[in-house]
Amino acid sequence: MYKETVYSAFNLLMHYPAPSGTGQHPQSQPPLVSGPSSQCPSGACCLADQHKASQPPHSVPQLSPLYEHFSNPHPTQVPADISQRQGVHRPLQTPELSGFYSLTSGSVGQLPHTVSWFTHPSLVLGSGVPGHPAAIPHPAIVPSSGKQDLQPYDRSLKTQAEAKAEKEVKKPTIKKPLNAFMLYMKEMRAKVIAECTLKESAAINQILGRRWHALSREEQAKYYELARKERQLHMQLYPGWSARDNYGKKKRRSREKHQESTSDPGSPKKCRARFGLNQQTDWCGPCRWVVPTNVLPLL
DNA sequence: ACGCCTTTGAAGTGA
DNA sequence: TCACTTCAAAGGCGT
Repeated sequence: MYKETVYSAFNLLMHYPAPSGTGQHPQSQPPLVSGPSSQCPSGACCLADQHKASQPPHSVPQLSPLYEHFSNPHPTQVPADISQRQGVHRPLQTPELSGFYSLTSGSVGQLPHTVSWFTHPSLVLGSGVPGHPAAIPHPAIVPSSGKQDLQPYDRSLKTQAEAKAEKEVKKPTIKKPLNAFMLYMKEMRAKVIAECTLKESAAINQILGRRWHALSREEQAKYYELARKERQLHMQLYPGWSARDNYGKKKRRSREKHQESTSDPGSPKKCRARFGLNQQTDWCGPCRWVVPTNVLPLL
């Protein structure tokens, strides 16, 4: 069911007819035709992509908000225990980074022991003290299990010990810094949603993936540079942090299930990677993917 | 309530 | 060194 939906969305975007049945060879499908669709009445996303190559690159992306200056009027120090627990240091003193972060104390939402020192207004997550951006946590720090922790206190019948144990488990998690594509997605998602009236992230991400590839090297370089700074900043804020810290925190239904899903035809890129096909490949039988050469630049 | 989907890239893991 | 795995974001959907 889901795959049909995705195929459907993707076909609307790429003008590929969905592979119906298992034996049908997609190369026999009708040629690419552009035009409005039910999900994209204006055809904006399709047309935008189709004409992308002949269009000048979209407007220069704004610098990541992370790197915009935001001055905190009331900087304070992080209590020693918090600093130690989070691997947090005093405000960065390098000329490049000072001012991006400043320290302030305060409790935030379900994180009563978390000191919020990240102050950038556009990277707000969760609720802080209204009107005071200084009470907003660094976006990389979230409760360990996201959605659930944002819910009100669980009033179910639990012993104090159980509640305490649960609290212990739900220590905030320091998230990975965003890579170049993630930064690009974050910035462009709203535009794509507006253009295509799509809401499903999976479909939107497919569009964004293709648009990412359609970007010029210079355009992409900006995001790579931002991502590099993000990592640099992240390293300075959390010196002891490792991506390994978050390994296994996402519960997967089963390894077998996951492998099955990843072996599913997800994209031409994955397909080519899995089967060792090169960019010139126009058809990948195992994955049911057609990669017409005239579309390759967009993939 | 929470995992899956989907994308790319960075980083971890194991051979 | 290489291939493979996990996780970053997002929100609808399915279990």
